[in-house]
Amino acid sequence: MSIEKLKDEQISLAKRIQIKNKMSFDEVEFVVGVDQAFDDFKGKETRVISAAVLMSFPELHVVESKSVIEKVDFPYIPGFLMFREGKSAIRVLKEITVSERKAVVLVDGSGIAHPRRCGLASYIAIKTGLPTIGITKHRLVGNYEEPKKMGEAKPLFFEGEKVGYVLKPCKRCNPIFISPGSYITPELSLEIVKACMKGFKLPEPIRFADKLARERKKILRDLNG
DNA sequence: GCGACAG
DNA sequence: ATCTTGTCGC
Repeated sequence: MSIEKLKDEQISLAKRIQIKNKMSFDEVEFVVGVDQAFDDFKGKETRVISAAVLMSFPELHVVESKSVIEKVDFPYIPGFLMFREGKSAIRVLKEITVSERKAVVLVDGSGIAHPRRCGLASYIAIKTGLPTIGITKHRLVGNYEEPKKMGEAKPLFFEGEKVGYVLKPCKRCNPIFISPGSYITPELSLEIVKACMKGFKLPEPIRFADKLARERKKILRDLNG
C-alpha cells in the first residue's frame, strides 16, 4: 500500500467527519480513555497492547478496564498513526460496554488537527460511531498562542480553521493539544478534557489507560521474553 | 535542499 | 512510543 493511497483513504474518511455535538456536556455519563504501549524486542515481531478504561462522568470512577494485544507491522510515520494503532484501539473499545452508553472517548493522538483533517481519533470515531477527542503532548499541525497560566487554553488554527485548543494543564507543564475526532466540537472537547483533569498533565482516562497498557506489557515480558 | 514531523 | 537511575522539588 503506497503512501498516496493511504492519503486518499484519509481524505475519504475526513469527508465523513462531523464537527457537531452528538450530546451536550450535561448528557455525558461516561468517558473512556484509550492508549497503546509497544513491545519491541530485537528480532521479534512488534506487538501492540491497547488498553481502554471506562469511567463515570463527571465523577471519574473506574467502571471497566480491558486490554488486547496483537502483532503490528505498520511503522510509525507522522500523519499515519491510524494505520499503526487504529485497528487494536477499536478492538479494545469493542471489549468494553461503551456503545450502549452516553460516552465520549479520549484518544492518545490527533483528531482533525491533522494534515488531512483525519487523525487517529477521527478514524476511531468514524469506524465506531462514537464521539472522540484527540489529545497529544506534541503539535502535529497548526499555529497557536502559548497559553501561559495553568488552566488557560488558546485556539489551535490550521489553514485558516480552528481545529482545536492548546491547554496548559498545570503550572510547570508544557501544553497539551486537543482536537475533536468527530461528532463533537472543539469547544465541548476542551470542556470535557478540563473536567477530566486532576492536577496532572494528562486527563484521568488517558492516564489510567496508559498505566494499564504498561502494566500488561510488563506482565507479557515476565511471561515470555 | 532544509526544517517539521501525533505515538 | 521506547531505552533507563537517580534525583530535584512540592
